[in-house]
Amino acid sequence: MGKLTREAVVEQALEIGDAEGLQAVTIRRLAQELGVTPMALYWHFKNKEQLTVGMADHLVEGFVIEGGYAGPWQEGLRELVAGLVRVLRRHPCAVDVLVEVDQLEVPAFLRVWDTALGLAKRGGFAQEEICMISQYLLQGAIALAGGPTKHRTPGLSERDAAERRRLKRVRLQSVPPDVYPHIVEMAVPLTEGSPPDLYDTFGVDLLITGIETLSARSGGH
Amino acid sequence: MGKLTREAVVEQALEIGDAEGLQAVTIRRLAQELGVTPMALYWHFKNKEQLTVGMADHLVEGFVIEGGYAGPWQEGLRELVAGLVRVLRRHPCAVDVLVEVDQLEVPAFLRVWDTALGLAKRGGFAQEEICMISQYLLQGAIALAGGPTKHRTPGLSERDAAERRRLKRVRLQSVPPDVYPHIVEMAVPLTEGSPPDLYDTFGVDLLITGIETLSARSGGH
DNA sequence: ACCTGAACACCGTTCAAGT
DNA sequence: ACCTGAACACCGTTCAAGT
Repeated sequence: MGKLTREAVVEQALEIGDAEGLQAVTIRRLAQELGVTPMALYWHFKNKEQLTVGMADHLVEGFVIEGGYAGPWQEGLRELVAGLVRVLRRHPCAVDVLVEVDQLEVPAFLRVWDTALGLAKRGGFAQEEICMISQYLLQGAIALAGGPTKHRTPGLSERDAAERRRLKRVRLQSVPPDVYPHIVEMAVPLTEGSPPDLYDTFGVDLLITGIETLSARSGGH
Repeated sequence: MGKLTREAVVEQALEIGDAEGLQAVTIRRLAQELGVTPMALYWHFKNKEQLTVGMADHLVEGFVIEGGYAGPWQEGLRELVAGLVRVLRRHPCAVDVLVEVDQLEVPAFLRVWDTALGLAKRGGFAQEEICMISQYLLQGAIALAGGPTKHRTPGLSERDAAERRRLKRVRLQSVPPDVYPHIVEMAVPLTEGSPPDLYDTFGVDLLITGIETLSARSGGH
C-alpha cells in the first residue's frame, strides 16, 4: 500500500468522518485503518488538533479561486459563497470539521477569507464594514452548508436516508400540537426538504441581497 | 448544599462550560464539582447527550416569547432573531452547546422554531418557503452569536481577553502578505471587532432585509 | 428513589527505544 | 527520518449492590 504520508492520513480521516461521523475519527481508529501504530501519526501531526486542521485545509483546498473575479464585486461574492457551500456539501463531515477547528489555523480558509475581503473592498465599504461583511458571508456559507437538503447525518446509504427522514417526520408529528402547532402542521415539508440546490441558492441570494440592500441604504456605494 | 437535582447539574455544567470551554464539561469532572460520584449523574440523565440537551434547553428557556408579536411579521421575526442572539451571547459556551446538540430534542428550541414558523406564515409565503426562512433565521442567529464582538473563547477574565486579541492580531499580521494581502492589511480592524452590538444588529438587519427583499421579488406578499 | 464501587472498553499523549 | 512498545492519565458507561 501507499506510504504513510500526511495526505494519506488526512484522506483516511475524512473517509471515516464522512462515513461514521467526526466523533468516529480517533487517533487509534485512524491508525488501525492505516495498518499502523497510533504513535506513528504523531510523527506527522503534532496532535489531534493539527490533524483536524489538516482535514479542514484539505477540504477547502478543493476550492481555489485564482485570477480574481472579473465582474462586479457583488457577483464575485455570490460566486465565492456559492462555491464554498458547494465544496462543503461534497463531504458530509465538512461543516463539523470547520466548526470544530480554529479557522485561523487553516491556510486554505484564510485564502478564501482574503478573497472575500478583497471583493468587499471593491464595494467601497468602510474598513469595519468590510470585516463584518466577510465574516457574515463566510460563517453564513458554513451555516448554509450545515442545513438540510442533503446528508444531515454522515454515512448513510441512500436507502436508509429516507428512513432517517421518516423518523424525523414522526418525531415532529408526535410533539404536543397545543404547544408546537406550526411544527406539527409543517412536519411534512420540514422533513422533505426543499428540492436539491434550491435551499442553497435561495440562501446565498438571501445573504448577497441583504448586503446589497444594506450597502445601498447606508450611503449608496 | 442543595440537593442533586437536574437543574443543579445543568447549571454546574454551564458554569464549567462557560469558564473553561465545553470540552471541560465531563461527567467525571461534573460529579467531582458537585461532590458526588460520576454514576450519580446517570440517575438524572440517561447519558451525556441528554445532559447536553438539558444544557441547551436551559439556555434557550431564558428566552420566552409569549403572547405572540402584535406588529408586522417582519418586525416579529427581527425581534425573535435579535432576542435569540442576545440570549445566546449571555453564555460563552451557548453556541457550542447548540451546535453539538440535536436541536430537535431541545423543547425550548422547538418553541422558538414554532414561533418563527408562525411569523413566517403571516408573511404569506408558500410552505416550502416558510420552512426555509425559519431555517435560515434560526441557524443565522446561531452563526451570529458565534461571531466576534464578545467572548470568542470561553472563560477569560476581562483582563486577558485583550491579550487574546493581541495574539490573534500578531497571528494575522505575521502571515505571508503576498498570499494574504488583505488579511495582513486588515489585521487591526479584524481583531478589534466592531463596537459592541453593532455586529449583531447589523447581522440581524442583513438577515431580515434579505428575506423582505426576496419576498417582494418573488411575488410581493 | 437515589446513590456508590468496581470494572470495562475506550480515549489522547509522552517517552524511551528501535531501525 | 520514521515507526514501535509500554505506560499514564484521562474518558463514558454498565451492572450489581447498598440505603
